[in-house]
Amino acid sequence: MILQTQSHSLRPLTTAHLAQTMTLLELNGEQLRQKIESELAANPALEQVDDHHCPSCGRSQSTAGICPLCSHPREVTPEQPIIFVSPYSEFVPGEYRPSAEETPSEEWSALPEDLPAYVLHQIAGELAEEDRPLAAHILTSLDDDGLLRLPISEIARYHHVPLGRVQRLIVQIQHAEPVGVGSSTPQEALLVQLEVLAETGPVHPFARRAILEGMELLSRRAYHELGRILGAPTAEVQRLAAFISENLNPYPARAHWGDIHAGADSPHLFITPDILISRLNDSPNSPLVVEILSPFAGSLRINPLFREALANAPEEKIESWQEHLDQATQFVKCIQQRNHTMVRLMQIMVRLQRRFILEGDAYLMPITRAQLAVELDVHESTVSRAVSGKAVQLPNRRIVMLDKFFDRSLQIRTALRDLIAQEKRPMSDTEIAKKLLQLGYPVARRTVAKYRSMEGILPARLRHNGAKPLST
DNA sequence: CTATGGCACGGATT
DNA sequence: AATCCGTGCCATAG
Repeated sequence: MILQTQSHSLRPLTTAHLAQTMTLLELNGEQLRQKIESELAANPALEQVDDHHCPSCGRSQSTAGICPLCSHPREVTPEQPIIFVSPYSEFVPGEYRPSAEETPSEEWSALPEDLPAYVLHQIAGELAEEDRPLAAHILTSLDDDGLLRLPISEIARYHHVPLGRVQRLIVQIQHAEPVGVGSSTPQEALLVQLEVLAETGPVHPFARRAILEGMELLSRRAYHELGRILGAPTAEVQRLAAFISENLNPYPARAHWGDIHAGADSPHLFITPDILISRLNDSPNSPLVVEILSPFAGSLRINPLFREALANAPEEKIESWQEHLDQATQFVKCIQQRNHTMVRLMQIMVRLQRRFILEGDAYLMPITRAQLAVELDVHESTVSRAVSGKAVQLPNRRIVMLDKFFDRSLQIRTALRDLIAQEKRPMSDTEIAKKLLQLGYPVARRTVAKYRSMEGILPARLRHNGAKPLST
């Protein structure tokens, strides 16, 4: 009867548990990894065990003891996502997999690292020894966007090597992840990406020509004019533009584009997703697979040997050992709690934002963290912590921050973008506001202006011919 | 006079 | 309690 006061929930969480779970939630993959490592090093009671791997798909069978991918699908309808926690090492960055065999998983666990090192690691294998300094030179000369602004000839001259060799090297670099790095212009980067993309799937038929001949029109969103040049209807050009902005990125170092002008991503750092959403077997109409990447292989548990040792421990050590044990138990629980929370979070997230995940920005539901909190029956701040600083890789391979799932204005902003893309002549903000209202988005004129600038769209007057360069 | 961007306020969100 | 976001008002540019 004394214990009653503690908690109304089923979970026997002490406040200490709670506090630690909170902190763990807040960490993203990389930070969590460090945390676990230090904990592992400091606490002999803690032990990391390798789990069995599923013979057919190779995934960890960690918590449930069954393979989520091989055993679940039979019982699962396409609407029901498969959600599980999966060890980090299975993650293939960007899934472009330039040369799949050559990427030892330990390399990636060091992420995020800076861009030059990141790229260098990838190409190191196929790099001739004497090309290394050359590559290093090129990579360190990249700007924030991942583009090489230095003339190639200069590099060649500096190292006294033929131009062709530098060019070959650059081609190599361009094909590393992020595809297109080391190009000298956004245009070139797009072309390389297109080429790579074409190897794995269909690309838009006009894409190449549009980039080649109509780059400038493309960046101005002058779709009509572009259509004339390409000999395609404007509607087709819009589809093309959508294709390009979905799949290609003129600034390879930026994780996603669309908010090119926001410059929100921390420069130089590479974002490794903490969550991976894909389709089973990559085929459409199959269930979504949501993997919560856990930064360590296998699972953590209390070292049984330590427990034994504690039983007949020397008198003076008992206390400190017991403390270790408690700490370890709690830590393990907290990790599990964290995973559990993440899984539940993603379940709801996928249910609510299914269309957004599959079909793009336009279908983002305006959800607030608070709403999610009541569904999950956790405190709002818990949700807040859980979503902050985490990145998700969507089925279309774009990486977005988890906060984006809560962006209340994204839906309207894409509507606005479409509207402007389709406009015959530049519309004033007031007109746009009116159109948006018709579409069911009541927004004030002033707000339209704000959204416009967020999207990097020029005011009506300047939209007609004055081109604004894509850069900042 | 119209279209925009800046500043600031109030309500919602975190 | 701190912050973010949509809006209204006003100054300014065209």
